[in-house]
Amino acid sequence: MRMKEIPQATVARLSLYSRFLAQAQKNGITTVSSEEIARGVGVSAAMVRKDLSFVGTFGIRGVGYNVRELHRYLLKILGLTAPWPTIIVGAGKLGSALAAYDGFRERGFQIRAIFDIDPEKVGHKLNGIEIYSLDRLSEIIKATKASIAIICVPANRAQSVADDLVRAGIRGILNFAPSPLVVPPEVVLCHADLLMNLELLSFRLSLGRKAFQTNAC
Amino acid sequence: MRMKEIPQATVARLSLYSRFLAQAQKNGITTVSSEEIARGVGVSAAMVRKDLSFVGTFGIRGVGYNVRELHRYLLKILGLTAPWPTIIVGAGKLGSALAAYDGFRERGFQIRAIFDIDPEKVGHKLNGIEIYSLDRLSEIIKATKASIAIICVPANRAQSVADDLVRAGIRGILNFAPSPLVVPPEVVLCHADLLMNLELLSFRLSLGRKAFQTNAC
DNA sequence: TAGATTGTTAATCGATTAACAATC
DNA sequence: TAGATTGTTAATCGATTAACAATC
Repeated sequence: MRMKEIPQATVARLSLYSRFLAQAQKNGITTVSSEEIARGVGVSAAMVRKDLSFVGTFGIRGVGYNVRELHRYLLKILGLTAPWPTIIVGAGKLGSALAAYDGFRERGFQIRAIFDIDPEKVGHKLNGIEIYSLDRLSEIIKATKASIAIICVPANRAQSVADDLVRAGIRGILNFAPSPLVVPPEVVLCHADLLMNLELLSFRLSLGRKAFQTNAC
Repeated sequence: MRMKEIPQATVARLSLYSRFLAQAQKNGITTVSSEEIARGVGVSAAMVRKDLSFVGTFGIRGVGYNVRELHRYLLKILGLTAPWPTIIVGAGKLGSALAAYDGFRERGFQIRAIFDIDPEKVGHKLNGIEIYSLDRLSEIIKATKASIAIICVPANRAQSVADDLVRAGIRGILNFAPSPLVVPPEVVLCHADLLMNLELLSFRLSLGRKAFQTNAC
């Protein structure tokens, strides 16, 4: 008998809800309905209620949800109450881009170090963050207490980097390389693929005829 | 009675298969089995065969698939046989990052222009691509024949930018702003969210106890 | 009370897995 | 032929939708 686990898809949407609530709170709104949340993030109200039912029941029938309370609770569920020290491996175009992206910091993902094999890059700074040699991965991970790593190296280097990260004690990996990674079961792995989204677009644009295709993904 | 549509999830994997095949072809491999493709991209062999069955039957029982043939066919299905002129709206950290990312160009998404409201940025170049004022959106879209746009502006500006893009004749939009967009049915819309992946990681890292949770997403 | 909105159930829909006959 | 691997079917699993009783 399974505990009622929170479905993957639900967790993803909780992230959206929590950001919507952060905004609502900033705007001084104290109560929202599932309908309002739904409109705010682009899903159905039934979906919102179903998702929230996985994590608890804080709504008031006939009234809605307390913004402050729900927001605080979702952040807790998502593990966002304390900052996550994070590193980026690979100071190429993508790695540099992500290192400079403020969105991460705003939600508590603090980029503490960047790594690269290119000696030309090592020692320089990116957006105030130092670039280190890959040799020093273990040392710097320990020093920065980083628990999350973002991999932005070419596909053929990704597994070896992942191995190094695991050895150095990293607990979560977000992989931007288009290559499957094998990690021990205690390490959490997530895959991001920027190209995939564009290729989905491409597919649907070149479909032409099929008007019955939905237009969102 | 529905035509056998290709499921969303399948299209996403076709993108992976096609990149795997591109690599295999480069390495001079002429034949692959569903098992080899599966290992290469990190899914099951049954999944690969099922996915491919949606787009046709080119395998040879007892042998496998012809790399060259299958690769060519997948590119065609995905609409990647001709380049896609693309623009980026928003020259902030993320937009700049994406503009500089070579992965897009390699698969045929050619960034032709970047747009921003900041007069400080307008006129400068990013990775050889000129930054234009948002006022000139329509004009430049026409001049560059761009059909795809990537939105990298703050959430509160995203809908208005989307409206402008639609008016200017853009056919596909990849939205990086954490905000739902409304576009006419003939415009294809895709949503990308860098934070969501990190927050999924965060959730699973702070889960702790639940060891029965899978470790990939 | 009447109106509103939640939380939950059951029905539907879609995606994945496993198994195997077909066939190279 | 024997061995290998596809293409497809049926079974399973998971996610979404719709409807509504509960209740503020």
